[in-house]
Amino acid sequence: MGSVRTRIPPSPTGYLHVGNAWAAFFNWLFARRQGGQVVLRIEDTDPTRSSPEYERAIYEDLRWLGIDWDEGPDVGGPYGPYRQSQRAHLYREAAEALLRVGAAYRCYCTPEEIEQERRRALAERRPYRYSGRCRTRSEAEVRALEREGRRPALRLDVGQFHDPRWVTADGWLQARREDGRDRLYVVVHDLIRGEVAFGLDELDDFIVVRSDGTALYNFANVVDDHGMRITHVLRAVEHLSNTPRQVLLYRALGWEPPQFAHLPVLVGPDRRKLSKRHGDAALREYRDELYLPEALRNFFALMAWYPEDGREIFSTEELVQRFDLTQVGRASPVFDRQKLLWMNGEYMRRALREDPERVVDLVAGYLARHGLLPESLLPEQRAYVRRVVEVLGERIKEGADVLRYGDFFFLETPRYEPQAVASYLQGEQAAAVLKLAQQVVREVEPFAAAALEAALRRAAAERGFSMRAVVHPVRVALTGKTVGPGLFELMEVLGRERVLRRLEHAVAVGAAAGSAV
RNA sequence: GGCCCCAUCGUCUAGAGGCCUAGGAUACCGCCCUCUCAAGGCGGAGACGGGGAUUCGAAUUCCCCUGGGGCCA
Repeated sequence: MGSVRTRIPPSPTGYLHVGNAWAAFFNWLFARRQGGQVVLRIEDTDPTRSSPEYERAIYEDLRWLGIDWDEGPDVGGPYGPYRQSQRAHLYREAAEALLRVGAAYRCYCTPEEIEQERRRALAERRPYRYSGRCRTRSEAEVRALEREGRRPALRLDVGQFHDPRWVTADGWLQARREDGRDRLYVVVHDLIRGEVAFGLDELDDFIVVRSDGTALYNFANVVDDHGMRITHVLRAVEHLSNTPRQVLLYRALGWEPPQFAHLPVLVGPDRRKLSKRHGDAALREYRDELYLPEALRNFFALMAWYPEDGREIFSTEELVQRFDLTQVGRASPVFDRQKLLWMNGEYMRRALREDPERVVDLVAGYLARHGLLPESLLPEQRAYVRRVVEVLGERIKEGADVLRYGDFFFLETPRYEPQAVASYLQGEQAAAVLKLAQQVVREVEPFAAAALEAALRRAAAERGFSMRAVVHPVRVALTGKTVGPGLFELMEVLGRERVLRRLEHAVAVGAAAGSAV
């Protein structure tokens, strides 16, 4: 009994998509749980949309997420090649085998003819199925069609399966009594959904190889999964309806099909399949927004599966240990950004505790991407970012929070929010408070949070100001906003000179806003 | 059009006939803490899509309907 092998089959037509990343993660979890292998297969059969750049980006995104693979185009392996574009000869061989055993036949019908048949079926309100016309063409007919320049497609002869000898003990083809007659069913044994039966007579002779010689998705998949010794195919439900066709192909080729598990589809808030239209469908956008891979993994695990009642935070090791495919849910989960944000906050706080330098790197990178810092930092610049991160602390749940709470640390002059100015910088009292603060700031020693707080409290008490009445205007003067880190910590990081400059500038800002009203 | 899948609070879900006056988390709303925000603590509101059937008893089993999704394309 060979070990478990799963596959991750991305198309290099864009960046790794969140939905695919999630499915990839489940494939990875399952394989690791079983002590098996993960195979990465690049499905680049569409040359117009595939590119090596995207292929590299997918490796990068997958690795960033913490998903590794044992075989793939970049790492090699005994069952390659691992790019579909390099496997055409294998599809051709399999097609020839099908022809050789009489399981498939050449079809000379043109797309126009097929379309016509389909229209007629639709008009007569009956389900369209290919007529099977080409199954019985005479040699003379074929020669004539070839002379016309027609190139044949290859169709699987599904009729061959209407034969009791296929009904065997393993139960993939079952005869069921229905309305007094036997009907044959192709039965998919799905690890998540149980037995799903498809009437054999619902299936027509489907195309396996196009007239231009290229393999159809279903066919390439079967050849690849078998060739790569895949034992467990974990993929989205949208492939469930294709599975009976694939099972037929396995049988026609004399191969044992793998086990199937059809995962639900991740959907957006509108309950439609997650796509670019939802924005942030690319995994790397989350990376850019400072989402941590371990947070994503934990969050992904909780979509359609719960490791244990009551708990939500799990290390990846725990997830691997507990993963149980049979407990995976069948309904489509909505990808909930808010809960992800919460979870990222949990992991961000943990990172702050356990590896603050990592957070410093992330924040520095984020600031650089937003033009507030250069790409590479001088030691003192980095030290400054470290101080900012300390002061921002657990307020950072995602990248945007860095700017939301701390952009003023990196701006020459804060961006004054009009609402904050109107509320706290205008008027006589605000001006008086700012003057008072200037005085305190000029004199306080040392220029540190504790001393600042003590001095400002004392000064406020002497003048009969409440602490609130002092803190709010000063905060707006220094940061431009009403939210943010503790005032005294923030002053310490800013330093005496800048604080004084901003305090002074804020008096002018308040006056200008007042006169503009 | 045919076939297939799916259905518990807004969202992620627990629930596999009585433990359910349906539990947790998130989001939301209050209160507390507090220089604001965040975090934290406490509390609140909030769901079994509808109808039948089986059963002493159904969120849980079966059937139909409705709604969503997919495949053939």
